[in-house]
Formats: sequence, C-alpha cells, structure tokens
Amino acid sequence: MSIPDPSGTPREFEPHDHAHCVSDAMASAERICAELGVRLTPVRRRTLEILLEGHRPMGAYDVLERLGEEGYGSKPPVAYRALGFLVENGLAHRIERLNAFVACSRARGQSHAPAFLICRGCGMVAEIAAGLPELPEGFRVEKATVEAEGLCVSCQGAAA
Amino acid sequence: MSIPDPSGTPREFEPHDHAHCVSDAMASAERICAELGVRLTPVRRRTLEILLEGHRPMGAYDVLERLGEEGYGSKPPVAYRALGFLVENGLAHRIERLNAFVACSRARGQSHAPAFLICRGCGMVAEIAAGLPELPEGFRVEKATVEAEGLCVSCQGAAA
DNA sequence: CAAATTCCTGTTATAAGATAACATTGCACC
DNA sequence: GGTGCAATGTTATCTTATAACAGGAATTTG
Ligand SMILES: [Zn+2]
Ligand SMILES: [Zn+2]
Ligand SMILES: [Zn+2]
Ligand SMILES: [Zn+2]
Repeated sequence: MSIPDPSGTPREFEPHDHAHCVSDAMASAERICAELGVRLTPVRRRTLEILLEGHRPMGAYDVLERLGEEGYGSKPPVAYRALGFLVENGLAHRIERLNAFVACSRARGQSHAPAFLICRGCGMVAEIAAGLPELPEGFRVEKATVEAEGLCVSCQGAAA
Repeated sequence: MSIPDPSGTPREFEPHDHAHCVSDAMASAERICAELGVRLTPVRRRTLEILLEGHRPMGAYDVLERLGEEGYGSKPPVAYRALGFLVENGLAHRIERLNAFVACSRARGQSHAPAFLICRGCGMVAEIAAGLPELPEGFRVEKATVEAEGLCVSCQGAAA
C-alpha cells in the first residue's frame, strides 16, 4: 500500500510494478466491503479487476463487452450496476469529462476527495489527493469533481 | 460589469438584478466576438440569450427545443454547434456533471479558469474564479474541470 | 463585379451513454 | 422450508452527441 508522493509525478504515468497496484487494490476492496457490510460479488469483483488492468479509464460499454464475453450478463444495466456499486463504495471513480470509470488508486475505505490528471497523450489517468480550491463561504459542498486534462511528463517529452 | 466578491455568496444564488446579468453578458459577448474576429450570428446570439434566462444549466436538447420553436433549425447539430461556438469562445461553459451548459457569468474575453457551484436544491449554478488546487509538478494542465455540488445558503435554510 | 473560397446553417442518419421496469434467482434469517 | 431482500438478468426506451453531406450567405480575390 504505497502512499503516493503528493509532489512527485504520479506513479500511474511512470513504469511501475503494476501487479502491486492490482493486488493492493483487490485486497483493499475485500477489506472495505467487509467493513461496510456490502458484498463484493463475482460480477462486481470482476468489474473491478477489469478496471484495474490499466490506469486508463474505461467506458461502461467497454466493461460490459468484457463481462459479456466472460459469461456475465451482456446488457447495459449489468455494467452500470457493477460500476455504480464500485463508485458508491469508493472502489472506483467516474471521470466526468470522459464518461468513463477508473479503479480507485488509493482505496482505503476513507472517504477521499480525489482529483484526476488525464493525459491526452497516452490516455492514462492519475488519481491524486487534492483538496478543493478555495470556495466562497456559505455553499455546502457535498461532492466535488476536479479533473485536469493535459500532458504527462513522458508525453511532454515525446511531443518535443 | 460587477466583479463578484470571491469570498461572499455568489450573486447567482441570491435575488439580484438579473436584467443586468443579461445586458452585461450580451454586451461582453458582442465585444469579445469583435475582438476575436468571430461572428455572433443570430442562432448563436439567441442561444446565448436562452442560456442567460437563468443561472441554471440547460441541456443541449432543451436549448434545441427553444431554437426550433423560434424558427431555427430543430436538429441536434444546430444546438450543439451554437453551444460549441459559445464554449470555444468563452461565452458559455459546459458543466460536465450535468451534461449541460451555462452562460458565462464573467465573460471579459480573458481566458479564465472557472469553477462551478451547483446547488442540488434549486438547480442554480454559480461560476466563481477558482484556481486549481495544488497539483503535482510535471503534469502540464491544459484544461481543468472544477465542479462542486451541494447546497447554496438559501437551500440550506430551506432544508432546516 | 463575378468567381472562388470559406464559413454557417440545415438535414438525415447513427453512434454512444444511461436508465426504467419487470422477471428470476440466490441468500439470509427465522 | 418458507418469507423477505439483494443481486442479476432481460427488454425496451431514453438521453446525449456526432458524422456526413447539401445548400446558402458572407468574405476574399482577381
Ligand atoms: Zn499501476
Ligand atoms: Zn501521458
Ligand atoms: Zn443574474
Ligand atoms: Zn440553491
């Protein structure tokens, strides 16, 4: 369970031991579901595994296609429900700009206020812990979406 | 052209002289288009006026319906193109969480990094000037989405 | 001014994303 | 082992968005 360095390049954009991302995330997911008293059923688990294959957002229909091929239901609600479950329980996030989903990179069951860095070069998405920017008094924030699109370090290099 | 107080409640959430919002915005739009050398054609102008009727986001199809009723084209590309023009030129913004559009509240032609406060009570949206939260070095941000959903002051009062 | 060019508006058709409503199955608990 | 709820699956439909092409208006150019 590595704690990402908030000031360095997120590991999602660099070569890293991704098998650890996967095993950490799956282990966290099991624990979190147990703590919350919710069930990480086969479709749900498999959906998370599919998202975890890369730090790349997947559309609901991409996920659905995979699920269908693997013998799960093949109609949209199957994917939307599994994804909805994961998002509700903090195991995955929806990227609004992309209408897509990524596995959470730091699922510890804590409610966290994630921000996302979306590289338009390689398509990777990094999740970082960023608070909200300063907001006016008085408005009570319940949920926030913070998404930045641009170029990761590698892709800046490639462009030059 | 009022400069919103960054620390107080945004005027969008309070009773205010909305006719000024409209006339300011339309005047700014004319000027900005002139400066940029782009054309604020009738459909585009009307689309902006429709968005300006309230500080409430409208879906592309809502706008389209209005345009159609008023003798403009009634097929989706008509609305999407007008909205696209307004967004490109900073006269309107897309609210990703809602798949909807609002007129810009501070169009001065400056590129600005807006954040949005979305009240789930009354459906109003306020645009505020908020920088990005602190992001890791190295990632080059080109566009950012910052949207907070919650309750405005009035709706907090109403809920209590 | 007329031709050439570009931009704008409009259409048809289709793609992509998402949900409502209902039937069926599996599990949990008594 | 029956009752109740959660989860899965289906059909059907809805909403959001874009591709591709045709005609028209404005602008540029010779
Ligand atoms: Zn990884
Ligand atoms: Zn990249
Ligand atoms: Zn107003
Ligand atoms: Zn409100």
